[in-house]
Amino acid sequence: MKPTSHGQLTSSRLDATFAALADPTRRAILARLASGEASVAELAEPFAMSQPAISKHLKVLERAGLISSGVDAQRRPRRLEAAPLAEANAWMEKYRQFWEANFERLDAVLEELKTLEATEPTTRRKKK
Amino acid sequence: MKPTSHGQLTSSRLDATFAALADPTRRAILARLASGEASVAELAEPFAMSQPAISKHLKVLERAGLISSGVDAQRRPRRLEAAPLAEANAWMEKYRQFWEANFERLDAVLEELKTLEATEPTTRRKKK
DNA sequence: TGGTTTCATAACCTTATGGTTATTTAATGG
DNA sequence: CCATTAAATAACCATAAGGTTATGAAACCA
Repeated sequence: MKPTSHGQLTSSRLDATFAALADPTRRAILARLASGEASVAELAEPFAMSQPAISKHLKVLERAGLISSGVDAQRRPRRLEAAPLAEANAWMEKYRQFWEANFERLDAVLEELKTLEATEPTTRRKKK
Repeated sequence: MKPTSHGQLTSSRLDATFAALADPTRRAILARLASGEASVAELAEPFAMSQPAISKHLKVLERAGLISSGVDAQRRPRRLEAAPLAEANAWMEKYRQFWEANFERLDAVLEELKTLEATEPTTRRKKK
């Protein structure tokens, strides 16, 4: 794919963060790291997946800045670096009103359904 | 890719949401829709991209539940359905302490740098 | 009716993603 | 030194993702 092209200049961090979070294995790895640093083998243990596959996932997380790597003998313990989540969270905050509104609207709809019957008999709106 | 396999049963919604958010074009589309519903042509206008490409992005957003489609003559106006962001936000909340802690730690580090010099002379930790 | 507008779909291409096995590198401990 | 352990890297494969152009379908309007 061509490099972004259309503008949206500084989005690559968010791209990487959201993309990293889009995989359940990687989210599980982050969950594990939330309870303390762990070696690659330890991180791989719960998964029916080869060690190199886990290493790839770790690389994705690392490139997104969500984890970092230490050195302990042959081990390369990973630890959580949740800072990029702050940016992702900031992005989501802009939409908070919408999903909160949606829940309110759902409540309203449920309330409406108790009291009122069919109002618009298959209204076919024309033009705008 | 095999179907998840390892567990994490109900993650596909989150997968779809985060994956949808991982593209700057799609985030820009959501931003546009935050100021009201819009036709496909209107959504496509800011981008140096063909209309089918935009339609594909819309399909991704739709499958993630982030937008929905209406009918108005030939137009198929899309509107924002931010509800899936609630789930994503809930997921991130679990890590809030970590990225907030990171900022606090950064503050602490900056504070430390003002007062103290080299403490650990190239400490090479052995074993655990 | 028939042309125009609006969008979706199909077919195709290229690159990215997620996995595999096999091999290499690095550091430890005897 | 050498065998072992831990993880990275390479090479490969199948499928998904993001784009293109060309075509089709549905609803309007003159």
